[in-house]
Amino acid sequence: MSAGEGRHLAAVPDRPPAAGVLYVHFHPVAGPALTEDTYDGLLALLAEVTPVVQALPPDAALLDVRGAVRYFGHDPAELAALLRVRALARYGADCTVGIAGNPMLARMTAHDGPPGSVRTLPDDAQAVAAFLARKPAAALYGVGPATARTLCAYGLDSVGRIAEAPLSALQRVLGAAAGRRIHERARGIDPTPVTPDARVRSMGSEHRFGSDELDPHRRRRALLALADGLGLRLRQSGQVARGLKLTVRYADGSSTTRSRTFPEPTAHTPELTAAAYALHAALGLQRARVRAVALRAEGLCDAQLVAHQLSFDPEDEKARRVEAAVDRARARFGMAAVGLASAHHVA
DNA sequence: ACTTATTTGCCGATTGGG
DNA sequence: CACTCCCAATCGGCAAAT
Repeated sequence: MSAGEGRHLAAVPDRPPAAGVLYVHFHPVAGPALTEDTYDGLLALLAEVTPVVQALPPDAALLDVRGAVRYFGHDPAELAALLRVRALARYGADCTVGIAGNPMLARMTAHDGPPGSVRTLPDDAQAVAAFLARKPAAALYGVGPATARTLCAYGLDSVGRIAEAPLSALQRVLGAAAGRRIHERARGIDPTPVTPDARVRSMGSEHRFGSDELDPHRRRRALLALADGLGLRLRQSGQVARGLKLTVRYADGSSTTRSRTFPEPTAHTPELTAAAYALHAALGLQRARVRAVALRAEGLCDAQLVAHQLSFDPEDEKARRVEAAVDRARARFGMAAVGLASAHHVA
């Protein structure tokens, strides 16, 4: 933080320690939703100020403007105001901005008051402590109902109390990793950097049955549709998955998950489907009232980064050409254009 | 051959935005 | 508007593998 104070830039006056992280949350000023195109435009707008923009789809972003501040000769609040004006003028989108010393505090600052304004939390220990002290435990980012309940059971109902609690106590209650993180966050410490091009680590989808499903065949049918959609999404984004996870949700609200790692990362529907079927079969559900099934592709990585293992099976080659053709047809004519073509290739 | 440290796989639990 | 349900995505922790 103290690196590069830029004292050679005499134009920069004395000011409080830089609070250089912006959390920006866009609201459509009219209309129900922010379109994807508008969001892309807004991200581009943010990128005019700094390249360090982390998209938080569908309607928010984090910026690190510590570099931009010196370059533009404006402080973060002035940059935020500038961004607000531009977003409104170009896209009719209002935004709420929180400015603080790290991503967590920037988020909390943005959520701390009414929408449509810019709020700054000085990057100063006193100010941060005062800001956090009286917040309820659940206000800490990463603390949800379950953790808050656990903490409250030990009398730790405010962030201030949590900050005073010894690390060892928090770790005993929440576990080593979670305890350490809460301990830091309650003190306003969040080492998370603003990461441009933050890649997604998994993608998945779920199929909920109209009524609790008892028929394994129908469940397999749903899995095929999910695997097919997942494969398409993977291929469209140029990614491959290292593994697949199946989640089955039951009528009573409970759920079971099973996962499997592929011999080789893949985005092909037949492999995904085969894995989904295998996971489903391995569960051996008897007379289970299944409310929903979900598939998740995990360990995503760039398709070009994985070494391709050549297939010597002409059937595979053919299936992949068909798959590519189906992808193109769907891209051109819509999902309904071609049915679940892969059904024929799965044992 | 054995011990230990680190990674990978697996699965349930949790978060937070809609 | 509060509330609940929904659901994609990630995390924590344990065990097996390296």
